[in-house]
Amino acid sequence: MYIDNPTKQAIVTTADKVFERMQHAIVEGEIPAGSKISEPELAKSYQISRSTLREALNRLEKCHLIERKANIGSRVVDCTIEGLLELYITREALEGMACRHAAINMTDEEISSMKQMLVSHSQEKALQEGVAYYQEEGDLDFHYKIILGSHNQQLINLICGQLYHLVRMYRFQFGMQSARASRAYDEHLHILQAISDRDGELAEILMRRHIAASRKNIEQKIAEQTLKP
Amino acid sequence: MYIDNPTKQAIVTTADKVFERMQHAIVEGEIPAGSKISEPELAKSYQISRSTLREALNRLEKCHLIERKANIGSRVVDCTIEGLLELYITREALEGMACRHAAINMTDEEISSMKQMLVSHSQEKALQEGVAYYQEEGDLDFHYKIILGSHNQQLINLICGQLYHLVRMYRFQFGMQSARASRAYDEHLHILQAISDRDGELAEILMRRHIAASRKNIEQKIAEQTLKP
DNA sequence: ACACATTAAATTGTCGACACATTAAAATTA
DNA sequence: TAATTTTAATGTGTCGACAATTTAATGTGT
Repeated sequence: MYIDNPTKQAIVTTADKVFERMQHAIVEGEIPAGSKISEPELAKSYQISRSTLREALNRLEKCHLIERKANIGSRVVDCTIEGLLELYITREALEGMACRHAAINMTDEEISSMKQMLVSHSQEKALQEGVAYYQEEGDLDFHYKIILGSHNQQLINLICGQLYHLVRMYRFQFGMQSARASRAYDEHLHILQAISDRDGELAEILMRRHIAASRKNIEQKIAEQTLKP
Repeated sequence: MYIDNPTKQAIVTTADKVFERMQHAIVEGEIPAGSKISEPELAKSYQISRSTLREALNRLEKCHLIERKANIGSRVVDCTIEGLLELYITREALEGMACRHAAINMTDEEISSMKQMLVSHSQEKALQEGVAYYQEEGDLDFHYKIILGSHNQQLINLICGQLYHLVRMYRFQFGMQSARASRAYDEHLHILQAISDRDGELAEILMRRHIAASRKNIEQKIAEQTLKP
């Protein structure tokens, strides 16, 4: 099951389709990170004109999946540790604020819907192969709903429309499954409780801790891998 | 004197030039907020082909100055009070975090350079017509330098490369000069002191208060205007 | 006169070709 | 042989034209 981006607009034009295909291809590493993009080659590969391809490239640039330089060309972003940590810092700031406003702006229906979601997640998590599903889809699902719950269009566009494609890319490329799954689940529960209590200040603090803990967990794993590869 | 965006890349192609012209035209209201953009008309006006214009439109969309819908067209964003408040919320989150990391990552040279800048600002402010210059350029200059001082490329791109064009647009369209100028200057001093003390936590708190105060000031002015126009 | 269907005009999306810049290869010179 | 200049090739930027869609105008029926 694939979690759709809630900000995704309808796919009508062929440039839209190509954009989607390339987005998946880049996120999942089919088009390697850091590789240069040849417009004539890709256009032929997708059987479209260069104009249409360039339209798709522009949207990929919008969500920071490729970088373009004038008269030089496009290049898929490369996944560096520094970039990953910077992304987490940014998420901590934005999602923390989104969580604060979710506590203010979410409707009671939205909140109870999220509670149900967490319950079903916990069941699937207990029943099935443990951490995999929750870590991948469930976590993103939870964060998406919080961000949408802020009812702040600016935050929603920035995080869901731009940053989260990068987040998914890093997850794929670095393969982040960790022992933090069950702890992350507990943290989600506490965050939702703060929102349910309409305690925006606490909700922001907890969300920031949640993301910071995830970042520190990654930093630690990187450090371990660096010592004994 | 015009404060250049530090993230601005070299202007080489004609699409770059058109992008810059349109950016100014939109920010300063020459192309009215909320108006629809006719591609054939504008292309003829700038004496370029539609392809080149569309390239420029794509970049305008990247910094949230226009919105596009498939098969419908482009439209300049309109400046609403809700949009302005959302923008301030986002700035509070991002610049707060940037300020925290500026306290960690700025070099001693960068910090002393900023201190000098504030001194010269205070002199110009005392000498000249009071609040105008400082409110417009000096404030942006200060915030830019803090963001750059975070040394976080993700934050820098998001804030300077995208959000700040919108910030400038709102300043122009809503004409925000206020009695907060001298107080804002004092707040800048305190923020820089926290950075100089390498106190990231305090630096973030002060920056968030600084932006939140500005937001509340606007909310109050809006409320007054609504009561007795 | 109003609602709806049909046609016409205008606008956006896509295409292929050409102009220009960059990079790679070949040739010239020290 | 190594470095530098010339030349060829590849790739990006820009253009004008056609196809597909949306919007405006016209016409028809009740």
